[in-house]
Amino acid sequence: MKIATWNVNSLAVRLPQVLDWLAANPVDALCLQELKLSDDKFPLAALAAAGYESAVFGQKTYNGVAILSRAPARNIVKNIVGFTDEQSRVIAVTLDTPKGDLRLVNGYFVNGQAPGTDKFDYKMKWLDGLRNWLREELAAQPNLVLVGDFNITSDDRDTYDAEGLRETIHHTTEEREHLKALLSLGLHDAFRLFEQPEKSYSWWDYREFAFRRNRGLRIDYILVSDALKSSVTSCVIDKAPRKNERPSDHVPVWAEFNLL
DNA sequence: ATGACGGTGTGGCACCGA
Repeated sequence: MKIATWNVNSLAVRLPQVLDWLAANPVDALCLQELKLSDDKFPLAALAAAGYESAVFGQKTYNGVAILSRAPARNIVKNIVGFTDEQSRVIAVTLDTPKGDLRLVNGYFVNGQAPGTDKFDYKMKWLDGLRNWLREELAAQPNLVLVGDFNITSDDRDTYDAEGLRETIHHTTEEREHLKALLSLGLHDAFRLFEQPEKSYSWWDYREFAFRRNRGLRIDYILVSDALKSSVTSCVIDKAPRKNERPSDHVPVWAEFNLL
């Protein structure tokens, strides 16, 4: 079973690229972030024609998340239970596997702008809310995968300039402690379960030829629960779509699970 | 130091992202 995550930065613009990617990478589930469209604008039919059902939590202009799956998704939950949020940032579904149910949680984590701002405070509270909810989710369903655009570098390996960007947004100790607290619930960064190339990133700024110069960040993750850890057989960042015309600034990340 | 690029909206720029 393959699960992927991709911040598409406007599904309206990126739909052809998503369809192309799915044709080349027929994953079982694809989690999308930053749809930037309301539910009524979501391209359900085009994705159904490609063989995918969609669980959608959209929003006009900003945010918006969806989970595409080949098999039906059950128990769809939108946003963090127990945390009031006006923004559409989380969707969770349950999928069938040969080893039983798997809970798949897809998040577009808060950016946070800069430490000391209201947006940063919102990011910290949002992370608290997410962690408190996931503690319950993990207790109810030990087979859990949390994916998405985390907007946090987990350590210095995940950034092109650890020194220059120290304690700036996506690099602060406070954000990294929040990520560690999430992992302490019993989650593992699937990418780091395997040997990976140095300077592996999932996002590059559109400006200053950042992709060409590989000045990027790894902020898109697939976290797997204790119960699933030994089932993960690979985790890969697919840089190819960043070379497309009109690319997203993020690229897909996928993990394969042996659940037979 | 700033803004650089790209997306959206109801617009001629502002706001947001990371």
